[in-house]
Amino acid sequence: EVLSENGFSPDSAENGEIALEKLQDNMFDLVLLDSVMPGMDGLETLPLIKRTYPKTRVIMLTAFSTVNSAVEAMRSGADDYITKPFKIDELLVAIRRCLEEAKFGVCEEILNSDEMFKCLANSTRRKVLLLLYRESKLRFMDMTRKLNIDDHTKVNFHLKSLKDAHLIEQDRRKNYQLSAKGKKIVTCMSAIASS
Amino acid sequence: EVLSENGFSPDSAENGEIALEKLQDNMFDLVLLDSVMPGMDGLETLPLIKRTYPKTRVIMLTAFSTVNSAVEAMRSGADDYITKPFKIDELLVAIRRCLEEAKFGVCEEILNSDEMFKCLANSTRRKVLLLLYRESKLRFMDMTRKLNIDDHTKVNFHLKSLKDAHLIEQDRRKNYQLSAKGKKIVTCMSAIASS
DNA sequence: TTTCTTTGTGAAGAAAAACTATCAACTGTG
DNA sequence: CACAGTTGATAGTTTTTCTTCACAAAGAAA
Repeated sequence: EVLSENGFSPDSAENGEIALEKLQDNMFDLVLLDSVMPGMDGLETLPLIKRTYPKTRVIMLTAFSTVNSAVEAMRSGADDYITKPFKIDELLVAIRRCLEEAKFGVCEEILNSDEMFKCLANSTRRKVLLLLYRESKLRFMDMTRKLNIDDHTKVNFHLKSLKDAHLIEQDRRKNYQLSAKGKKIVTCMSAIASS
Repeated sequence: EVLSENGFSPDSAENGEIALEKLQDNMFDLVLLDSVMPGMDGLETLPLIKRTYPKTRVIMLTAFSTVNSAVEAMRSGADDYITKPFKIDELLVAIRRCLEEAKFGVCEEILNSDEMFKCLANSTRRKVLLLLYRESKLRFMDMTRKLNIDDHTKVNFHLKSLKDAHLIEQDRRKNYQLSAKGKKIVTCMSAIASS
């Protein structure tokens, strides 16, 4: 209730398993993780979250301040922790600081991912991404035909560019397909375009 | 329940007002809109949804097939409608078709928004976007200083490029600020970078 | 009021980078 | 072997970016 009133869009989960499911479906900026939960508890869940979603921020909520659990939490990658009972304001401050730090980290990333943005600047390459999004796997010559480009070496040029930017990858049979990053890009491009 | 089992992540709202609130908070690809609801009903809600979120697809669910309401719904911009009672499969087919059409439309957009992607290809310009995201408003020379660029005409060059792509705009006092599109881009860039 | 400084904008040519076209070669498969 | 599929290297063309110059408008200083 407090979080909603303060401009956040929170969701809740009864235990670690449910939290991980929700993380899979939606994208969250921050996880408030209680160390005591029915089922999978916080200290178990933390490393699982951080392994799969390393960029998601996690604040641990520990019931009583035992040095042990705090140390363990930070070692497993918690970005901050708060001991219960806590004041609402403490929580809000911690959340805001945590998100602020994350935003800063993201800025770095955006400025440094030059290769990727250069790659997206070309419409042929964007078309390749969309094609691979729909067809998931394509061989070299099939791709050139679908793109309606008669000069296959030109296609090769762009594919190499996409490969260098790690947006696509090849399996042993030389099939081209989207990388994890590539898939995310297509989704984001869709979001941008459908403004 | 059926939707969840079929790979969707649905949410529900008891009436039109609540639906509009939820649309404001999260991004939905599709709305299943019942024409009969307590409070604001479907036919009232439809034009409101379409006016604010023109790209969001809407399928109307009408209790009995009156020609009138069907016609009215389609005219207000419903993308499809289904008459109750309906078979689960009918609904799933309609949903899938609707999303498929939307995806196709988005592809067009992505391929045509060349200017925007070209604009994002330059790291100076991305830095401008991030700067404006944080500071919200900046004058020309303040910007050049924050960017640590001594040649102000160079900054001007990039600002013009951003203006042409409608990612930034100026108010009467010549303050530069992010446009609505620009704001969305920054959010999407963050999502991409934090992979 | 004039002069000077800072701010803000545009445009043309030079430099750098990206893209295309052409040639050449290697790898599988029937 | 023949032949389509696949990749790389290079030189020429186009586009983007940078540099330089030019200029107008607003505000401060003389």
